[in-house]
Amino acid sequence: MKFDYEAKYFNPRHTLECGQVFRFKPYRDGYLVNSADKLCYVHTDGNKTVVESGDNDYFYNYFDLGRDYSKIVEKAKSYNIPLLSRSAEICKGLRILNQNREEMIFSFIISQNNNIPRIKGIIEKICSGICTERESEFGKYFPFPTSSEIAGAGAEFFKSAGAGYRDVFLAETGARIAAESIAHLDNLDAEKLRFELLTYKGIGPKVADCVALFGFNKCASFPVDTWIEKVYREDLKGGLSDRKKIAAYLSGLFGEYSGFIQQYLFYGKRANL
DNA sequence: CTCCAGGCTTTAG
DNA sequence: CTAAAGCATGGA
Repeated sequence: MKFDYEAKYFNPRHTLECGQVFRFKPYRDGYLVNSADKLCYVHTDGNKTVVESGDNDYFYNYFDLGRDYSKIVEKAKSYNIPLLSRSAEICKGLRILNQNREEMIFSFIISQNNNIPRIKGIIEKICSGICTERESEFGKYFPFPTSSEIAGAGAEFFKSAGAGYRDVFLAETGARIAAESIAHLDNLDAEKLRFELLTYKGIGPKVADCVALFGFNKCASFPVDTWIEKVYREDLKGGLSDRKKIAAYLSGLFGEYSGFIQQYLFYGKRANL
């Protein structure tokens, strides 16, 4: 089955290549995207972006298509920050995903002090090393392991997959989630969710903000990594050095639009727009 | 060789 | 409480 959406505000490349998701690959004139055990093919055809999958509802929500992004883009431009205005104009079709929450936790534990190509490679090895391959109308693919499968794999496996010192974080957090699930995180407000996420081994302030934003739809989160720190220093002429304080400053400045603006800036800085 | 990548945990002050 | 050391890996 398939559905489409106005391409102006749904750009697959900008949505996928902005570092919020790691399991996707170019396919034909678009991308194949994995989330948990699901797969879709997304591509732009004329003025429509088309999503083909076995589950329309899941991917409609995944791509956040119930939200009007035109106001968000205008709000971003209203700050008159050159990099932000340029990025927002180019990234009008960048959507903040609603990803699988467990997958978010494990993926962003791997992301710490790491680079995107390597993160993608490690996750790919973990999926192919643990899960059995599945068939789809677009070819074979591997689902993401369940927490039980993560827990059963052991730290040595993650080491061999290239996770480095993060191996024990994955094993320990996997065991904990397998034992108690993450259902208790479902309906918390942003502040309580952040507090709870920080109790997992391998999740610090930045990863918690990413999980909250890309997994729990907490759009007032402003994750600060090395790239955002560069934006803060170079484009906003900021003088703070503590990332916690920088994050507090930026989320205060951009309020409920923080998550979207953070992605425009992250993409724009990395792409040197 | 050093520096860096969507930083965190642990330890010291 | 804050500051800094240590951490696996691979590409530039």
